[in-house]
Amino acid sequence: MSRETRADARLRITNEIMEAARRQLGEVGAAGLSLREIAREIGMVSSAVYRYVDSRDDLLTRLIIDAYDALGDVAERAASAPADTDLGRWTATASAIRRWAIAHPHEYQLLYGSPVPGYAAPDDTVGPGIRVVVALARIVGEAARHERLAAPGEPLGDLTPQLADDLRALADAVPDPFPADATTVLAFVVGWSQLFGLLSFELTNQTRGYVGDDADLFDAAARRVGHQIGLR
Amino acid sequence: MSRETRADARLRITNEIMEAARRQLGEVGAAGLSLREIAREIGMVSSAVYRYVDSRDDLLTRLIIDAYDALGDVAERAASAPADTDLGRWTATASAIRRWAIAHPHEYQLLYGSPVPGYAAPDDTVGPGIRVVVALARIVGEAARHERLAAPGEPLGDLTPQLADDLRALADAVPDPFPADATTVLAFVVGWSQLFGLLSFELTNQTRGYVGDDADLFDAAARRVGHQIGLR
DNA sequence: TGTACATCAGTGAACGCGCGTTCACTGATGTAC
DNA sequence: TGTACATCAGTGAACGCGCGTTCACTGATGTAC
Repeated sequence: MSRETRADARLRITNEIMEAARRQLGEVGAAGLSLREIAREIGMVSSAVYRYVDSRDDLLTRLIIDAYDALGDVAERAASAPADTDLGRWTATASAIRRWAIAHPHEYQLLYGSPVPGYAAPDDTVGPGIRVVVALARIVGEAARHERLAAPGEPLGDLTPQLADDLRALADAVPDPFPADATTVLAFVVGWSQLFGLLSFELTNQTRGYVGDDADLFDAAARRVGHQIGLR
Repeated sequence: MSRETRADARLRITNEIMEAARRQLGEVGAAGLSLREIAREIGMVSSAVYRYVDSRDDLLTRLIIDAYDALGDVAERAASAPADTDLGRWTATASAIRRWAIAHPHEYQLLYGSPVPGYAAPDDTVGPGIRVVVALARIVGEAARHERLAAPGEPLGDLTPQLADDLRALADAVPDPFPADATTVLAFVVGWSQLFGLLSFELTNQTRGYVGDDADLFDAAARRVGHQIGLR
């Protein structure tokens, strides 16, 4: 059995550090993340961690990027899986996002919960951060390009002109821009935030006891949102 | 000028402590809240704070209760103000909630953001905590009792029986129970979480730069939610 | 294949910091007679 | 109104703790010739 090469060891131990960090995230939250505790968990002296990580902030940044990428993978994979209908594709993607969040609640909180005191996310996190919303937008865009997008049900008719302009600009800003009127984009933005809002509610137990099966509630909400965007 | 009585001084200093705590909440978040720093801010020695507060956890609990009560006041006042229509009452209440959240972002995060590591909210927080959702439910309930609630637009038709039961039970559980079918209650629960989700998005800047005026977006979303619940 | 040197991983001690909480104390404010 | 005592607010020192980060070091792994 050949001895482990240095590069391999470096990879392995970096992974151990990240795993210990994620474990700790689950126990004390991002604000309580401690390099010394991580070192202890993997049986190293605290200063040794600095061979693998520049600083505590650097570690946080890596955790965030990894989490965004994991969630982005999940969303993109679900969004490009075969589906009978656009609405089915949408709800499947939403469900996949939810499942990841439920399986990784603390990483989800790291991304979408309260900001960590004293930490400012660097720009490297932006790219991975938008993958999930881009994956959702792509579903709508594709439906729109194939002219399968239903007209918005109730326009409500009183978007301010400024807001309507902003929303149309938003639809053009994503990769695969989709031709849609402002009300549709509003439904998308609002629906997008709704799904994340519902998830946050579920994760922080705000609906505790009200509803037996949160997954059913979420799926029903996702279907409703997709329908209102015009997906069928 | 008569000298300050002991009870008055106690009130005044307790207020000073709470204000300093809220100020600190805004700077370092709940996780970074420090009794020693509070003592410093109000020019006391750290141990003196213990004359007014049992422990750090006790202080957190008070902050939470105060914040819930402040938000509850705002929501209840808005919900009982004169309004031309049910939908107008609903959007006004939602706007009032948003304004409070924007004015007190860190208290809002304390209530609806990630949990504070190592802190478990005691039961005293439950009562104040539900005031805001009860205020919203009351608007729907009153409309329903006066038979001004429109039938749900798109039933989507496939709620699981279990979920439908849960939702109907929920409608009966609030004070002023309202007679509504499961789809309406679903719209309420989902809409409620949507408003909070949108607020969380706005506060953590997830929509940064997409939309010029977040208030317009929020109001449009609130109107849409209210409409879908059946308010007119 | 063997040797000389450079690179790197991990050690252990130390720095300076801030934290929550306790405790015996002093001196001022309130209360009972 | 005055005195004796009880209550309370605030002090300052101390306890024990954990943290991020630096630094000179040892010994093992890799590389060039």
